[in-house]
This record gives sequence, C-alpha cells and structure tokens, in this order.
Amino acid sequence: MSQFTWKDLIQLNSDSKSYLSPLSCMAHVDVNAFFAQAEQIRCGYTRDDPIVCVQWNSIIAVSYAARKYGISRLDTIGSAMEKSGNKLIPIHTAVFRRGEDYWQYHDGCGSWNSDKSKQIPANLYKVSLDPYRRESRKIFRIFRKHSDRVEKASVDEVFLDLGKLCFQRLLTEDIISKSTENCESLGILREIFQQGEYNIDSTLPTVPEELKLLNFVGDVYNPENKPLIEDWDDVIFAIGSQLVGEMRDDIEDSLGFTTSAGIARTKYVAKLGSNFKKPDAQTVILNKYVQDFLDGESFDITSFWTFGGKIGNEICTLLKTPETGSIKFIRENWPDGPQGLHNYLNKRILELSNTNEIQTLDSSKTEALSQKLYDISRGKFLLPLNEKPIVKSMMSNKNMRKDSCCNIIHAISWIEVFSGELTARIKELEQEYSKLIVPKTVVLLATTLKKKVYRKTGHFIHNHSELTPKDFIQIGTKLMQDIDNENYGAKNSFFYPLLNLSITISNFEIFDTNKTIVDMFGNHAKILTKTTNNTKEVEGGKQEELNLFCCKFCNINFETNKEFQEHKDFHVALKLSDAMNGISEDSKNLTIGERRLLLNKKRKNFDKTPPKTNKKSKGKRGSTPGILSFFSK
DNA sequence: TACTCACAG
DNA sequence: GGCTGTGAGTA
Repeated sequence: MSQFTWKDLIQLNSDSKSYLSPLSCMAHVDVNAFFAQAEQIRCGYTRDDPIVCVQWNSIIAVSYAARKYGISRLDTIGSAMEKSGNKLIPIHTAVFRRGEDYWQYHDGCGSWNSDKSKQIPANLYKVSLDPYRRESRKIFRIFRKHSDRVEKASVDEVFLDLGKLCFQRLLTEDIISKSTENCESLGILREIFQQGEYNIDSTLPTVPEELKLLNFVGDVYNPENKPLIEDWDDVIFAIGSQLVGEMRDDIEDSLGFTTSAGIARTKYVAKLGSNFKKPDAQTVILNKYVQDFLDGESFDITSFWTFGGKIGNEICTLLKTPETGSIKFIRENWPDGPQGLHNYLNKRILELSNTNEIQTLDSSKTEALSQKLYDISRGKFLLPLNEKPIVKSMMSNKNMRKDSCCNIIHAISWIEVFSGELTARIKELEQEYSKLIVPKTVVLLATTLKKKVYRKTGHFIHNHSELTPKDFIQIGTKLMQDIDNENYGAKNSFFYPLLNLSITISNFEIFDTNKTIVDMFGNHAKILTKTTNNTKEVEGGKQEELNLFCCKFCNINFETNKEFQEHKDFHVALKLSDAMNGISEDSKNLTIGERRLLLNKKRKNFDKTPPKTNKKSKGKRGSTPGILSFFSK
C-alpha cells in the first residue's frame, strides 16, 4: 500500500503548490568551477588541461584538472604556479581599460608573465565578468528549453521544480523507459487518472513491480545498499533523475560544460546533493534515506544555505558546542515539534546575554528559526521555487589602487568604464527578454579613506530609443561633479585618492517591445519639457533647432553658439583643473585619451579662469541647469 | 529613504 | 580576497 494519495500526486502538476506535496521533486544544478570551465572552452583547451581563472594576483576559479596540484581558490597565482611546477595554464579575466567603455581579453597577459609588457596593471584596469554572465545565460536558456520551472540562483547555479514534468512523464507521456513500455499496471494507473475514477483522498495503488526496475540516472545515496524503488516518491525521483540527466547532457553537448546536480524533495537537500559528488555527477537523495544522508555525512547547521556565517555559528554556540550543531542532535533532542527548541534557544540567549558571543540572534528571531531548524533537521524545510524578476539592481564597481583615482579626471574615466559596462549589460538583457529596460535610479558611491560619499538621481529618464553609454556618462559625471565640488573643490578638504568608486542602477521600469518607441517615451518626453525650466515647450521640428547648440555630454540646449562654446570650455576646464593644479606626476598615469585632453588644454591655453563651478553656469542661464532633463526634482 | 550588515558564489 | 548581488534590519 502506498503512503501517498492521489491528491499528493496531482499537486505535483501545480506550479504554485508542487513544492508542498510529499511527492515533490526539486533539483539543484551547479556548473563545475564555472569561470575556469568558461575559459577552458573559450580558449579551446580540454578538461584535462589545468586551467585556472585569474584576477590580478588571485585565482578565482580552479578547474578540476588543476586541483590535483593542490591548488585552491585562495592561492595567489605565483604560489600556485610554484606548487604545480609551472604546469598550470592561467587565464586572466577580460578587462576594461580606464577611460574605455568596452572589455577585452588579453590572452597570455597577467602577473605571472615575466614579460613586463604583458602585465595587466590593476590600477589601470577593471575586471569584466560579462563573458561569464553571457555563458550563464546560454546555460539558463537550455534549462528553460526543458522546463519553465527554473530559478536562477546565481551565475552558475539553478534550482528546478521538477514536479510538473515528473507528473506528466508518469501519467500522460508514452515514454518512461524501455523497460516499462509494456507495463500493464502503469497503464491501469494512467487509465484511472484519465477516467477520473479515483477519490482524491484515497491512497495510490502499490507501485507495480515493473516500475521498480526504473533506472536512476546518476548515483542514489544508499550506503547500505537498501532497496531503491518502493513507493511513488522513489518513482518520481527516478523520473526526476532522468530529466536532470537529459538537461545536463544537453548542456554538455551543446555548450561543453560539465555540471553537478542534486535531486531531492526540497531545495535545501538538493543543494547538499549537488555538492556531494563533483565534478560531472549527480546524486539522488531519496526521502527514506534523507536522515541517513544528513547524519551519515555529518552535516551540521553551518552546511545549510544562509547558515554558513555568523548566524550558523551562533546557533552552534546556543546549542553548547560545535558538535551539537549536528543535524542528528537537533532532530533527536526535539522530536515533538519546534516549541521545545524555541524555549531552549530563548533560555540560552538569556544565559549568554552578558557575553558577546551572541550578536546577530535575539529572541525576536527564535520562533521562526526553531521551526526552520526543526524542519531542516528532518530534510523537510519546504521552499518554493523563487521566480526572480529580470533584474533588481546592477552595479559596476572598482576598488582602486593608490594611484588609480587621484582626481576628477580619473574618476570620470572610470565612470566611462562603468557606463559602457552597464549599458552593454542592459542591452543584452533587453535582447534576451525582448523588453526595454530603463533604470529609474542611478547611484554613484565614492569611498575615501575617511568616508563614503553617495549621490543619487531622482528620476532618471533617457529620451533616446536606445540606451547609450553616454546617458550614464552624463549622469555619472554630473553626480561626480557634485561630489567633487562638495567634498573637494569647495572645501578643499582631503578627498582623493579614492579607495572605491561605483555606479549602481536600480528601480527598473520594463516595457514590452511590441509597443512603439513613441508609445513608451511619449510621456517621458512630456515630463522632460515640463520639469526643465530652460527648455521651452516645443513640438517636433522645433526641437531639432534647439539641438544645434546641444551639449551632448550634458544634454543641455543653448540658445546661442557663444553660450555653447563657453559651456564646452567649462567642461574641459573642469576635467583638467585638478590634474593641472595639484599632482603633476599624475600625467604619467593618464591613459592616451586623458593625455590628449591635457595636450589640447595646453595648446588652447586654457589657463585663464573658466567658469568655475556648475553653479555659475547655472546662474547665467536661469535657475535650472539643462541637465535637469535627466532628473526630476 | 539612506545606510549598514550578513550572506552567498 | 576582489567583484557582484539580494535581503533584513535600523533609524
């Protein structure tokens, strides 16, 4: 007799409820040493070549072929090369050069190269992870081809809710496997289902003998060689393992990546499963052996997702010793529900209240926490697939070396890099989803030795049909000018060199592309004329006229050429004033573009005082600067 | 809303 | 350790 009901089975077919069914089947798939594999494939190496992916002096991914030298992610490339007797094949990530808005690979270059001309100095470059995002999307697309129940958990991981696919394969598709083509009792099950001749609360028939021969793809966790298929959940897992096997094969055949997968009732256990055997493997954790798995492999609380840091350690402390953070300990000491555990945690928090051992946890969190621990320790913490929105935020960031950002010129050059990166990333997403994606918020964050300075747009509107790096450069530059004026220019206080500079865009508005551009931006154009004092309300053709004297950098319209020229002078001056004023050796450190600007400046004899601040040019033309067309108040 | 912390890969 | 992202908490 089965322990499951028809309701449990049918629930699998529901996108929103499948995870709640005792027959639910989740998978976690992880690309092995993703960055290293991506480079291996890109550069045409094989899996046996010991590739490591390098960023500056650090290794950020180690291929499985390179692990045999004992290389780990924390090694520097220098020490790793030594360990391996120079056998490693290091490949540096793609990089942007300061002042340039595109990334490039410089294969063969990197700090391990003794040839000085083949270095990639971290003060002048910024790492680009775009190539990996691109591969990640290709992989994700393959999962999506097989299933619409996919959660992208990170750049190299997905969760799958296999309930619906398993259900369909079991009950409505012809193919389960060759061994069951003639399975009469399965036919009967299907017939009952199709005729609707069942009571939803009645138990399912016993699993037919023929079905017990169903093959699993990958390894089933079963150290004591107990029977595999006995009830319907085992059948579902066998089908699930086949589905995941097919997806992983597809990924390997079409893209070349090997992956590891875990299949289990819950996301948490599936994730432990994918980590269990690597690379190129998959592990099924059957419900009836999940406790053996959790106990036998001596998992403790800190092995579980979101418990890997302080919280997990504090739980171990509350439970007295690290060993007693073990899953078995929790399950066996609180067998009758989470209430006892809840009381115990609260008691321990009180006991430890005058020590500083417990900092993150407090009694307001223990109720939910004890329920979660109670469930986790039984492999029954049910979490639905989280279908994430396209994007929530996007950051382009650079941690500076001491000479990477010593003045506003440098800062603006980095902003150009950020702008190129963000625009390219948005464009790729737009193409992938056939949407227009418009960020409403742009944040510039500068970190100095002493403080963080933060500027944010109100309501970002771009009036182009297409987003260009220029849009972000305009805004980023404006924000940077504000920050510079307030913290350096006006007060003449300590500000540079910056330790960090970043642009984060967020608050995305997403439009379907089947609308016309006018449909989408018609309203925005109105806002533009409304909120901008110095732009007259004009229609179509007349707008063109105004654009004759339009600063492309700020998108300010000027009424006369003279004003326009003055404004342009102001830009150059602003960009250059700091470099000329202070630190003369800066010029050594400038990129070609920056140096050209400097030369131009000398040639044109720009030394006479230009309009000094933004405010001045504001005042001249009225109360509102034209750049406001990009902001609301 | 602005900012910090925690966590993850 | 550097880079990118999410979510919770706090004021």
